[in-house]
Amino acid sequence: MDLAGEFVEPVHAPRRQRHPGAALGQRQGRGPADPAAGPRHDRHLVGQDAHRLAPFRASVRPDAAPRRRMAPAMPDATDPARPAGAHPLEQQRRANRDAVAALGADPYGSRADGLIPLADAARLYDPDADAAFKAHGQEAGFTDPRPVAHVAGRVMLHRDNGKLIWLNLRDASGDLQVAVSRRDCDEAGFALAKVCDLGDIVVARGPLVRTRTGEITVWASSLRMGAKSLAPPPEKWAGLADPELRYRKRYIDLYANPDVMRVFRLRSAIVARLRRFFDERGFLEVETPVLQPKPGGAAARPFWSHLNALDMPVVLRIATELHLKRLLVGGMPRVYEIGRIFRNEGLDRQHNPEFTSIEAYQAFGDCWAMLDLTEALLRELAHFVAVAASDPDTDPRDLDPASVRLPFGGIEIDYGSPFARVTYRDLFERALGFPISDTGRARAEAERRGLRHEGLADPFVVNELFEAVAEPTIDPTTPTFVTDYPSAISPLTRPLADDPTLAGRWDLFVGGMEIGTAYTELNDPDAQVARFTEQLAGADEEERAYRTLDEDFIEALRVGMPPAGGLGLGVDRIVMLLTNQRSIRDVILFPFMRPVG
RNA sequence: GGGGGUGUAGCUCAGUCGGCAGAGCAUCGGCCUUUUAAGCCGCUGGUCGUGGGUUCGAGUCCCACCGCCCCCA
Repeated sequence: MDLAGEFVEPVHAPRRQRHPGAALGQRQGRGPADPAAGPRHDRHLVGQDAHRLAPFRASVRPDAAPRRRMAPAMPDATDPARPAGAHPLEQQRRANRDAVAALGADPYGSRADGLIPLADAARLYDPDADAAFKAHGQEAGFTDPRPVAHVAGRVMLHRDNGKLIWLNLRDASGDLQVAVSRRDCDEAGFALAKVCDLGDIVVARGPLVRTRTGEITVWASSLRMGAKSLAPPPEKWAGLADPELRYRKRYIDLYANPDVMRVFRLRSAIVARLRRFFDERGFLEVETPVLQPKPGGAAARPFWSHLNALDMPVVLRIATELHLKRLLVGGMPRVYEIGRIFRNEGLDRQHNPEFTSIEAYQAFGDCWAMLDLTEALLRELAHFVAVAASDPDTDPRDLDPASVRLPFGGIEIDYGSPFARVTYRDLFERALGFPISDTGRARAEAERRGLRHEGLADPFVVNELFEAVAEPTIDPTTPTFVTDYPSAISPLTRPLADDPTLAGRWDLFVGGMEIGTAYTELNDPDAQVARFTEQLAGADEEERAYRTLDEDFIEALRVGMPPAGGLGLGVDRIVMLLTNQRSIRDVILFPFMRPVG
């Protein structure tokens, strides 16, 4: 749409061409299309004033006006409401907006109190009252016993039967039919129903009835405009299907595809539940810096920015880890943070440049304490989702958390049974078929498979193989903890007491995705410095560029951090699993998209 | 990085062997007071992703580029 283009004269003819007052829509004004034009409400005030002077003027007779062909739109640079470059469908809608204004109504609505969700309105229906009204409604002195609903929604379907117009509205709770009858609705409401377009937001009030075909319906006594939609909506049956358009135009996707609304409402509920889980266990929710002088807490390429006030480079955080541990040093015994993490790496079905993690730290815990916590958390969340998805008539108590299974793609994941555990070494040797200690063979294998190996220390070469070959062999239907990672690739982790080459660490895999990791945190400052240094030596040149030693974090460890278990989980991936979405873009409202053009 | 698919009206999609650019929905006009993707009648609406090439003629064939999706690494 080219808002900067030339303008055309108003289309004098509103839809149906029945309203001589439509010419009132012709007016001068400076609208949002002109950014230099001062307060953007100016032109709307015209409509509002008209509303105040003559609200829903009674002289408008929707079906009594002369019918005549109006002139087609002509270019006119004086009216910003008619961008010449606008699509004809939009120009028509602008004309229809003017038709609404000509009725004396504000096309952009106003405050409405006492609105209830459409699904709640449908539940208000009272069959006895409906029957009583049908039997006695015409009798003198009869008081209408039917419950009245006041609702708002977007017009999804519009069926004009002449003197009776059917609208199907949609809001976040669902759909509901509204009937606008010439006989029973006020004149302004009926006139509006005649000129409203698919996609408009309207406000309706009226008693609840059941139609001949059995559909619960608001039989409107009044109908008002909530907001005019200038954009043609997607096809009413097939909807918006193009995945790219869905992500770019999420505001359309959300109302056009109810399942999308369901997923994001569920995501919100899952995150609330997640928060409650940690709150109940004495974890304090905190917020730590997103802007940092140096990246830390993970091995990932950061986004760089610049702080003008101090004329210094800054990065967006790649983890919350190092600050949360500082809080353990300060004396907070249990902390967690749900927050946005930024990693300057690839985009695919499992990766968005910004994503949400939860990290939790527990003083005097270890990775095994975090393992129990994580297993309990996922089982609880899965149970919660299973209950939410179950038949409303099912008693939630009948859904045993120990038998919860949820679909994911073509498989079903078992969250009820105890999660599986396998050591890093066993998984490697089972998948590769040679001892993990045979680093010569590992290098040859990495070479053969075209994996990164040159300039990498042995444990990193082994890990490349592990990720490429061993991880995919994990049963996706069984949540699996991989334990006993090599210390050499776990720089923030305390070694196991009985084997210092192994780290107190696990990674959790579910549905073929890595969804989290936990450490027995390293709290010896000298050992920490040694591990960082050692890892830097093993890193390739590119990694060294963004791996840095955080001196202040070391200083915190010198002050003394209690032994601790630390946990990090990918919230987006957990939501993917629980809502059965195969792409991270389907659980992030506004995933990163390449700019158009 | 490699392979496959895809891009046509606002939306969802057809388009045969290279021969006038199509359908449904939406829009616009007419009719209709119980419809259910309402129905009936009539009319609109196109940079066939972009740029080259072959050809009398290209949505279609060839080349390059761009975007998106899937698989593999």
